[in-house]
Amino acid sequence: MPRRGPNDGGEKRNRILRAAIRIFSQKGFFNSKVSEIARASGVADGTIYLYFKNKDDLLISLFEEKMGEMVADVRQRTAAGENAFAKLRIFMDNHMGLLEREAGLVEVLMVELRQSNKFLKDYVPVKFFEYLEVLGGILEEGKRQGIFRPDLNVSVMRRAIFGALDELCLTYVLSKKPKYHPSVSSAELFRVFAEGLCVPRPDAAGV
Amino acid sequence: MPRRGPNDGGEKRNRILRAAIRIFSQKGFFNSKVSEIARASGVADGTIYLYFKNKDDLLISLFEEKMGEMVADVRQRTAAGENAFAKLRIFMDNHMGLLEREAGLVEVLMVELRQSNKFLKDYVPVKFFEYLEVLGGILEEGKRQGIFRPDLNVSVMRRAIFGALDELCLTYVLSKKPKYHPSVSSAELFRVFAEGLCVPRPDAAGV
DNA sequence: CATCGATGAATGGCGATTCATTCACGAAAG
DNA sequence: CTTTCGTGAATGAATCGCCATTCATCGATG
Repeated sequence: MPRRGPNDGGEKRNRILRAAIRIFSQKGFFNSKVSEIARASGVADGTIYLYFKNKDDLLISLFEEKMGEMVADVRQRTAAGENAFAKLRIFMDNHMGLLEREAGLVEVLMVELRQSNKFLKDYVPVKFFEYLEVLGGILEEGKRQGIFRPDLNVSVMRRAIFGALDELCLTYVLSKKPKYHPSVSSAELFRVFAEGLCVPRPDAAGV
Repeated sequence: MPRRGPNDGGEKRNRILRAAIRIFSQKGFFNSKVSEIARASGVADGTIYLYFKNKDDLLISLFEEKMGEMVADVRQRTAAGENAFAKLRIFMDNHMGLLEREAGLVEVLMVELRQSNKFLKDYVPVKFFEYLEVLGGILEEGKRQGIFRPDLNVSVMRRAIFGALDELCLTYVLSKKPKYHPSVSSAELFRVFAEGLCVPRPDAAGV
């Protein structure tokens, strides 16, 4: 095993994070042993504690860093959309698309994040809120542009849309034999949401 | 402490289940100790094992029994709706209404159920699927009645609607100071979904 | 040789589960 | 009516395995 010098430029830390995603996504946080993650990332048990304070900290770091990347990514992608309508579509496609690019990550973020609020007494999922805000921003923009109903309750609907996407992702993640491609779900969801979200004028329904 | 004869008619078992809901909802399944549940239900640690095989079995029993009640209840309530449109509204209102009637239960079912699929290797949440099927049935009915788009993808949209409701519930459960009443969310969600779900004819938008 | 990342065996505590014992009650006997 | 058993629910202290975390030690590097 070659030695790459002190601190590796974070490469070892990343190996650990990647392994943690794999293990956590397979068995859940509480059923994952630190020693398994160590084995999976090819380091010693103790090494993990050189990079992370403890097991909780490993999970939280994973949340913040990976969610941070997701937020930066989705911001960039949605910015390319012509208007709020197109941006919403991009947002949805991107979210469902994560399933193919990072199935394990989606699973960890969505399943474990949900209860982390409770069991990590004072952890606030900052990056997750940012993700929601991206979605909320699109809705707000749509209202300003006259594309979405002016009386839309953004704080309710951004949650609702996220929840729908999240549940669809979960369905894929938990079923071994998916019926269709994630993009089918995303397209269907967009169609239904959009035609409800739009100001009800016959011409506003086109993509 | 008076003795009520053997087997109580299940009253002790119910005390345990109720306490488990309280404890699980507060701290999550993995952070809850069996001894806490025992204390909270006023029985000895060992007594729990007279009624349940083990800690996992306690959670699963809780799922199946309480979800079973929810399913029976929502079936009955939605049956009263004039048509699929009204039934969907009832379904949504009922779901959000659970927050007031059984906040703890909602929290356990929704947060823990999500990961139970993974960590309980062979548990299939039968009753949960039934709940989804009630929703799916409403959508199907709506298609037949010509109220919902004939090309609606029911298996996608029933998940999406459930996910939206679930996420909205979660928001309430996790925030100490909710901005508005659950019924506000339910009304908003219904409005947005319905006007997208309906066959796009100007007259179909009324409740 | 001093430094420091890495190691992995050992530790310590926690908590699910067990089981020997207690207790309350009804039945049977006197 | 009182006493004596037998039964099975209930108890809770003790057990036992597990696993996060530590730390004495190693060896590469400069």
